[in-house]
This record gives sequence, C-alpha cells and structure tokens, in this order.
Amino acid sequence: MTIKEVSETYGLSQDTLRYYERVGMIPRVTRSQSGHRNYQEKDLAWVELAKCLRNAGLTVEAIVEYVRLSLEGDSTIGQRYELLKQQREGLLVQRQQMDEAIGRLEHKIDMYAQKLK
Amino acid sequence: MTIKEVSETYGLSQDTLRYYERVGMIPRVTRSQSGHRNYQEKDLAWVELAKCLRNAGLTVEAIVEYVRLSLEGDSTIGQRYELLKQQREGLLVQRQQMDEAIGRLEHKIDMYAQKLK
DNA sequence: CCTTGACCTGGACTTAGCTCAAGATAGTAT
DNA sequence: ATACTATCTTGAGCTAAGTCCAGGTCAAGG
Repeated sequence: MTIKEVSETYGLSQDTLRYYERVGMIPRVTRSQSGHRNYQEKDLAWVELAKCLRNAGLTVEAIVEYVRLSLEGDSTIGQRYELLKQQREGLLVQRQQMDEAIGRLEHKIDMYAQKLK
Repeated sequence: MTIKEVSETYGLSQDTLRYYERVGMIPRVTRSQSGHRNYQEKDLAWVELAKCLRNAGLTVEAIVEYVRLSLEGDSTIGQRYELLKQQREGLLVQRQQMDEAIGRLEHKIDMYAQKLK
C-alpha cells in the first residue's frame, strides 16, 4: 500500500504518516527497493494503533516509548505492562472529567431549550 | 478571594488565571480600588466552569465565544444553545474514541499480565 | 525517451495554550 | 519609614504536535 492510500484509508496526512515514523511512533515502514514506502499488514497495524491512541489523547512521547519497548523484545514486557496501566489511568481520569463536562453541557442545553420555548 | 487563593483552590497557576481573563475565557474579574483582583462568587463560578470545560478538552476559542455570547445578553441564547450542542457532540465523539483506546489498552494489559505470570 | 505526477529527506514554520520575565505598584509587618 | 512580599501589566518565550517547503529521485503513460 502506498503512502497515499494509507493516508486516505486512515485519514492521516502523508506528512503526518512520515512524521509518526520519523519520531518513532511507528516502526520503520517497509520500503520498495527505490526507497518508497510500501505499507504491509504489520505496518498498517502500527499506524492503526498509533492513530487510535493519539485520538484518545495519549502523547506522542508515550506512544514512542511503547513502540521502542516493543521493538526491544520480550525483556521489556514488564515495562510495557506498567506503561500501559499508567496510560489507562490517565485516560480514565480524563474520561471522568469529560463526563462531568458533558453533564454540565447537557444541563445548560436543557436550560436554554426551556428558555427558547 | 485573592488570586493566590483562587490559584490554590482550583489548581490553576496565577499566570493561567490572568491568561484566562486576558483572552476572555472568563469575564473581567472584580478588582479592589488599587487594581488587584478580588474574586467574588460569580468570578469563581466562571473560573470553575472554564476549568471544567478545558479539562474536558474544549478549546480556549470555544469557551471564549461562549463567554462573549453570555455577556451579550438574552438575545444570544439561541447561539449559545447551538454552540453548546455542537461542543457536546465533539465531546461525545471524543469519549467514543477514548473508550475504544481504553478497551484496547485493557486488552493488551491483560495479555501482558498473562505473559508475566 | 520524456514528461508529469507521486514520493523522498531535511529542515523551517505554524498553532494552541500556556509560562516566564521585567519593571512598576500595593499591602503588610516591624 | 523600611523592608519584604504579593500583584499588576505587557510582551516575549516555550512545548507539543503537526504542517509546509525546497530540491531531488522515481515510476508510469504516451
């Protein structure tokens, strides 16, 4: 799969895909002999994971660290476990705050709806 | 309440509190005759709202717009209604993505826990 | 072959949201 | 009064996460 196709498939710009790779948010993508990226299944899986985690709010730094550990092999499983647990905690807090804000917005929306009647 | 106290109460730095006011994320705070901020109940309520919405991920821009409309009076209720509904949609999408990522993290965490046994 | 449109790399630029610094004024304790 | 701490304003600086650009290579249709 070319970078253009990946870009269209995942809704990430080509620049962003290159950036993700450059900073190590995904491992080095498979290339053709001439150097053009040719995404394989495994590359796509990394892209998908990176996109999912970024969307949820993980920092680039955290994802880079996770990928780095993953590439280092089984000796880092403990570290990856800790890292993911920590990130999950962050997301749970974040979700809590979000729910609070949503509740608040909902309440105000109802009030305004009343007034508008 | 002085800016220092507000800062400690809400966990926002004094600089951030001034910044929020400067950009219009909260209305101008009550001052003493000498010009020092002296937060009243209503000022605190704005601070609290701003903090809650920012924590949830609303942009400064959106909050500024909401505050601007609020200060303009009842004629803007319709616009505020629309604005809040839109922001709520954004948060719901965001929460969806977060839930997906949390699920994914959970799954990986379980896998690692298995391997670590 | 040759042109035209994708792709490459490296580095500069941008945007959002703070955060820090400087220089001046105010409040408070001795 | 003196000294020390808290606040004030204005404006510059910083970090994260892209985004854009220049100058060069590659590939596919005619």
